[in-house]
Amino acid sequence: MATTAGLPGPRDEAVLDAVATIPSGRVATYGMVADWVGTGPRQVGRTLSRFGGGVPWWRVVRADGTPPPALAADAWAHLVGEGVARTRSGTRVDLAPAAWHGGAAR
DNA sequence: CTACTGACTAATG
DNA sequence: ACATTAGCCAGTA
Repeated sequence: MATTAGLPGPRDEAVLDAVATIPSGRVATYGMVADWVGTGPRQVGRTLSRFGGGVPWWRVVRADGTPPPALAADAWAHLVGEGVARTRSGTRVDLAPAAWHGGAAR
């Protein structure tokens, strides 16, 4: 059983903690969260895919304000319910007013 | 150790 | 707006 870790490491917990700090109605990009924890954006996505079940993962979107295609439906359901603004196309979040800046540096 | 993969980002055509 | 390429970090085989 030790072949597959399956358990969150210190980097994973750092990512989950950072995402948990995002307040309702706000969103952050993978790059922002990655910067707070001092890692790369790909690591944030990988962690949320495995352990994102305990944090508001829908508040983490891509750099252009669009959630991943596979999660768009679920993500929008939460984002709209929290009052997040979206563009006229309705395909992406309006990052300017919704972007959250906090994380580790404040 | 190397190679592949992934809920990413930015630049280029 | 879309597709492709390169760079990036961590995990798994």
